[in-house]
Amino acid sequence: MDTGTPAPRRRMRADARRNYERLLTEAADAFAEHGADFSLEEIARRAGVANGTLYSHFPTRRALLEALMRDRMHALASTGAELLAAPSAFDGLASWARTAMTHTATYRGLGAMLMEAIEDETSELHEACNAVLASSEELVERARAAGEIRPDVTASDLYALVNAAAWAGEQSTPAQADRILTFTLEGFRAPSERD
Amino acid sequence: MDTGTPAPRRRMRADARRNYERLLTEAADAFAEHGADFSLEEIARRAGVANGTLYSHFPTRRALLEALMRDRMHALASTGAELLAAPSAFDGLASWARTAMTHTATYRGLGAMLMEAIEDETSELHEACNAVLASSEELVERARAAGEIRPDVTASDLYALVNAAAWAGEQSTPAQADRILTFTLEGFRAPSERD
DNA sequence: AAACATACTTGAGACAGCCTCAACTTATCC
DNA sequence: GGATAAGTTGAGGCTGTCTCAAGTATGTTT
Repeated sequence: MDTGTPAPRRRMRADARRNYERLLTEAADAFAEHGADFSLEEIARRAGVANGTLYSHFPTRRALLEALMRDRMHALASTGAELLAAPSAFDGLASWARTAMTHTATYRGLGAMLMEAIEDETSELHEACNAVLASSEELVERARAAGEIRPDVTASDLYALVNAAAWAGEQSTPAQADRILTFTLEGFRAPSERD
Repeated sequence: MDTGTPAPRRRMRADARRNYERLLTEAADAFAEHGADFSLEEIARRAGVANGTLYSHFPTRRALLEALMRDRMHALASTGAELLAAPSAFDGLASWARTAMTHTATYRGLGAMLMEAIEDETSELHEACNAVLASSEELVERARAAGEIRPDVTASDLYALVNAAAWAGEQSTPAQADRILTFTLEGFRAPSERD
């Protein structure tokens, strides 16, 4: 267990830490309300800081988003681990998918970044994404072993689906996202198991 | 049958028509290669025209994309009508979904615009989207009447799915888009009909 | 507690993209 | 071939990203 605040690498000067954290909270608010492509200048302004300061802490928009997501990503991986204990393998997987979709829906436009981070080795989020992927892999594996899903379903399919559904939700309504997710999970299910 | 080139409202001067068409072809190339958010200034430059000319023909990026898509959208609706004659209602629907997904994948970022156009009455594409939606509605209706899909699947679900899958393809690979589409179509299928 | 070293902040400025509009040019019609 | 409406131009205002030389605050050292 740590402080709850994503920590920069080493010791920081007190003023720097203040600014760093102020920037994170303002960014979180702004991204939540306006999407992940909100103006960085405006975020700096709201944090009461010059834009150069923002860029010195977060060289790219990606870096800022990454700092915001780090903890959440690991939490998501943990949730996956817990759901391995669910009575039904399929339900555990479905439940995880819903949680993951909500997670992606935190900021409009986040899904694209997560999908990118999987491929991009240089992304700080790469490792976190892999942890999430590994965790979902276990859920998929378990459901497959139990014969509850089609044998050709992969963790990548699940993750892509979750993000695609979240995207659909951004474009229309959360309810639509939910419908797509539900139908596709139904499609994952092994034919012999269907209701 | 018309000329094949999307036509502006009324008679145009010869030079204007030349520029209009040049802009369309350059935009089509640029969007196809770099996505639908490619620089409009650069498109004007490539068309050998001042940016003001581009804006006089196409007041917004949307207008430009709409001009590019008009014909294609109606072609998609026609394809839907033809597929109503497919031997299997489900296969007709599935086949249409694949065609529609390929269509959305024409330009990276196009799916978002199409989803927006459905809701937005002021969009020129609104009508075209409705035609597509109506066409897919018939396919869905037919499959439902034949008992080949779940009764709660709607045309909106189908369209959202198609666009979401295309989005997933943009983020990773076309193969991934295809997998998502396939699984979800499987999820649409009525339980009793499954293989 | 003063001075030092340096970590951090600042904001102007280079650059790119979007979009507008007053001045200019040109096709078309008579 | 002149009048006139239609079309074009490109500088300029705006917003946003990102950089860097100069300035400032902090923690440390004596």
